[in-house]
Amino acid sequence: MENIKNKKILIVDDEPEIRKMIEGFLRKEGFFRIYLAANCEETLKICHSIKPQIAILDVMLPDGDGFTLLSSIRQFSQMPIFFLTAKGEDQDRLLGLGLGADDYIVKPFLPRELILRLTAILKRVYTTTVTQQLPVFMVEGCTIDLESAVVRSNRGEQPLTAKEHALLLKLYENRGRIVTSDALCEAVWGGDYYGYENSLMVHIRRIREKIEMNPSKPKSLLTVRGLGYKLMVKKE
Amino acid sequence: MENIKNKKILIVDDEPEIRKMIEGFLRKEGFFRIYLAANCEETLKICHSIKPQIAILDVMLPDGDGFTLLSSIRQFSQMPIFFLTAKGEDQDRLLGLGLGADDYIVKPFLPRELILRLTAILKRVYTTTVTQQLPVFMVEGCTIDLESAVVRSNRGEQPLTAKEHALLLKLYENRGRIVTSDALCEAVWGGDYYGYENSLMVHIRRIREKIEMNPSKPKSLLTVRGLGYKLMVKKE
DNA sequence: CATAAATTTAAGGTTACCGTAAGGTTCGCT
DNA sequence: AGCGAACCTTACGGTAACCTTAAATTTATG
Repeated sequence: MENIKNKKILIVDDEPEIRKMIEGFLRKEGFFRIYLAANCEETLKICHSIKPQIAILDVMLPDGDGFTLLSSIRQFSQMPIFFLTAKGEDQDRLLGLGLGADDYIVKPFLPRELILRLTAILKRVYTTTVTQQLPVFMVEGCTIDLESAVVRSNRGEQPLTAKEHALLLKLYENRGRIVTSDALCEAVWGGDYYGYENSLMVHIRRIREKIEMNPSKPKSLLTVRGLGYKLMVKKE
Repeated sequence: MENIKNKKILIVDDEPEIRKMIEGFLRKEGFFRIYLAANCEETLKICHSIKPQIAILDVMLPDGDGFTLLSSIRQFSQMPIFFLTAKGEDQDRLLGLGLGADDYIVKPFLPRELILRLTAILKRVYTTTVTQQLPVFMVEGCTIDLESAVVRSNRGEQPLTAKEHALLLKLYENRGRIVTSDALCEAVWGGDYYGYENSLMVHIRRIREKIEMNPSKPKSLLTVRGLGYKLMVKKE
């Protein structure tokens, strides 16, 4: 999943030489799941059955143009689309209407250029999506899952509200360290946090009721009188 | 978590297709907290309630233009703003006013371009880790951690109070040098510290009870009779 | 538009920290 | 040694900072 080289790539062009040429370059680069189509009909069929991770579309096709094809694809998929266009061909339209394209390149082009842009898209779309996650961590007696915004402990699973989530995130980013009340307010209410000090306390209390055995004798979310609060997490 | 992908993004455009399109691309990139608005009114409401970390504003809106909207937002927030503008539209004004927009792009545009610029802004603005950097250092026999306001030694961990914390910070900033009682009082009580000399002594005593083996024969926090106090730290 | 959930406001209670004071000790000078 | 000044040490009461609960208000949801 992490490796972009095993992503499925669909190449759509009505000229067999062009298809072959692009396929060749991609294989040389290490891509191996390559599918070919010569027209819109085939393209849609393949997109439905194979579900490639990216498609390279020629703008001119025997049974329709790339823009209409793109709209059709967009009906059921958000997959990235890369356009091939001939010089002087309706580039305004490509940009204006076809705002759903991720990138395009003008024929003739350098293979290197195509590869670079293609892998750039794949990297952006498929590596970051997987990596981006909110922290899931443990404190004394329970697990705090900010990804799904729940607290799991032996007495079951409890959901976190938006503010609780934001507070815990800020506290976790500074785990083990003191976070001033000001910093916490800022994290939740933004720049103008004057007057929210009491709200903060109530939210802290709510969090404690969810993560602490005894909310009045906290072991994980500690008060540091005069300075702020501190979240103690387990090892890691 | 310094992850840019979990920043909240607001998209403002009156054309639903454009909104959907941008949203689609952002989601593909891994952004997931995306909010939409079609006019100024909605925008202000969302900015107040959701507090997004960045907004993408179309310059032309049904109930006002982007510039006025920007000024309204600037009344209460310094969040970065990204403008979408149609070709030939008021670009002089956009540039001339200088008005606090972080960047803009001319429609039609490639999503790639938008994504790149947007992430550039987010990185620039939000990776500046405001992680407060307080000293953690060692003295004879224990570690003083001002980040979490605790003293660790072989007899366990002891918390520091607010005043103790402030005093130790001032002393550490002048480690190895004499700090006058006046300077210490100033650091803790601010401008008018007259009458707190005895309090200072008591606090010094309490610190010594936490960091010294024998508080009455201090080795780290030394008295310099007639001048003040001096904190001796281990090399570093 | 009604209902539930989340958030804020408000008010009374609790406690840990801080300042004061009072008596003791050490230092430095004559 | 004797004396005063500077500093130490201990304990206690007041109070600001924080807790806790419930009710009021806002926001989300069907």
